[in-house]
Amino acid sequence: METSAALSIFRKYLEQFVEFNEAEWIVFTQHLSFATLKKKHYFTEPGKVCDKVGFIVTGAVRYFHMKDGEDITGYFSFENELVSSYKSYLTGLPGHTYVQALEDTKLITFTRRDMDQMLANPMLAYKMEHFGRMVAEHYICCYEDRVVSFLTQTPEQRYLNLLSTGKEILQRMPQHYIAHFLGITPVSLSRIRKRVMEPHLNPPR
Amino acid sequence: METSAALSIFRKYLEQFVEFNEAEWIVFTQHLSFATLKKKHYFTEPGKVCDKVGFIVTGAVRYFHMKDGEDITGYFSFENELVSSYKSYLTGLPGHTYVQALEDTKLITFTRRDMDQMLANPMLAYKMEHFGRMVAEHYICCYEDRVVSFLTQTPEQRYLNLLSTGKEILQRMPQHYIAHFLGITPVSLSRIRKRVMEPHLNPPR
DNA sequence: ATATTTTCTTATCTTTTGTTAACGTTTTGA
DNA sequence: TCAAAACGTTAACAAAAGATAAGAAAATAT
Repeated sequence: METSAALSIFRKYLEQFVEFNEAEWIVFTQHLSFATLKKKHYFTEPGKVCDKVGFIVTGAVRYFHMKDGEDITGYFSFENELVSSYKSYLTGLPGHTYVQALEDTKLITFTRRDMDQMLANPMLAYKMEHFGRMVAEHYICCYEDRVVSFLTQTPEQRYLNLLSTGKEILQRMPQHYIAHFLGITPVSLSRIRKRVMEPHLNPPR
Repeated sequence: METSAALSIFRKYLEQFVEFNEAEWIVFTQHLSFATLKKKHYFTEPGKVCDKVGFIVTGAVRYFHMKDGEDITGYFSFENELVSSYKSYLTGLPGHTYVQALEDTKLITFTRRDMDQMLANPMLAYKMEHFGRMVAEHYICCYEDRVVSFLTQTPEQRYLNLLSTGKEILQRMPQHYIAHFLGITPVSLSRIRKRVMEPHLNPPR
């Protein structure tokens, strides 16, 4: 895909947060870069400051943490979504999260430095503040749902919920990633799937 | 406490996000209200749109959900913190969360309508966009930590972590609220506390 | 094409958590 | 002040999840 098509997809995506006029768009795009991340390569790693945000044109990434030598997948991003180690990006401090390409992934990126320049540019400052606010508010809503699901739902309920809403994750991700995303082990998810798929075998109450 | 002292505390609090000059502060404060929430009364309830944000001058609140007739406490806010049912406030849709005063609580509040007016007021718009962005980014960082704790830590580890960082919650909240906040039952937390307090009784490995 | 790795399931055993109930204590409210 | 409600612990049992290992199937890489 050539860059102009990717840019117009990005512009369309951004419209849910902010609309740029032509002059603004020209300046904004001057701060963008194109990047390719080969499968299994890292967008960011623990100990490094994640100084950029990416928009996934094609491909997919997963977020994970290392715990006792095991990697725990926490989230995924797909085409037409943003990717970053948000806390690290926002605070400027080293992160704790791996963000890894699951396939060859094409990205449009901007750095924190670019964003700060735009925020300091009178022509763009107001729109970038608005953009940042809208994106952050969007993620707050996502996070709120996710935290509530951990507090109020069992792993089985979270899996059933994913069945009804998480088509893309279910279709494209190996099951052990999904298990950790749900907060359980792969073995446990396998058992839950068995329970759920064969409810007629369960004892009546 | 008289209102002017409360206002200057609020102003001090806000400085971590945005600094107002005198003219701006005067206009901003014209959009603020003072409210008292008696113990056990609700700041917001499920089914209602939470159309306001509060700043807790004195008191404390808890956030909870009803699940199968039981209430599940998910979070707390104390003096010098904001309170809202954020997703509802941000989307304008009815929420699913109870926010209840745990003590008589004094608040400074502004409504979504006030915020929208300020965002539409050229004198304040830029600062309010910035304010909104900074607050939202702050909460994203909090949420990210919380989600990661559910993915990578056992309930016992989350409790130990709370022991080292959550003085205020531990001192002021009944234990069964803390249990649900950690994602477990009160009985389970009681057992964890016993394990943790008597490690010498555990079998050596 | 085939050897290797990854993925998923299943089994076994252990640990933890949930559920329910009982009991004593503390707090609350009328 | 006193009855009622709320709170924390413990016990007993059931259910679920974690840990480990083994084996088969699928995907991947060379």
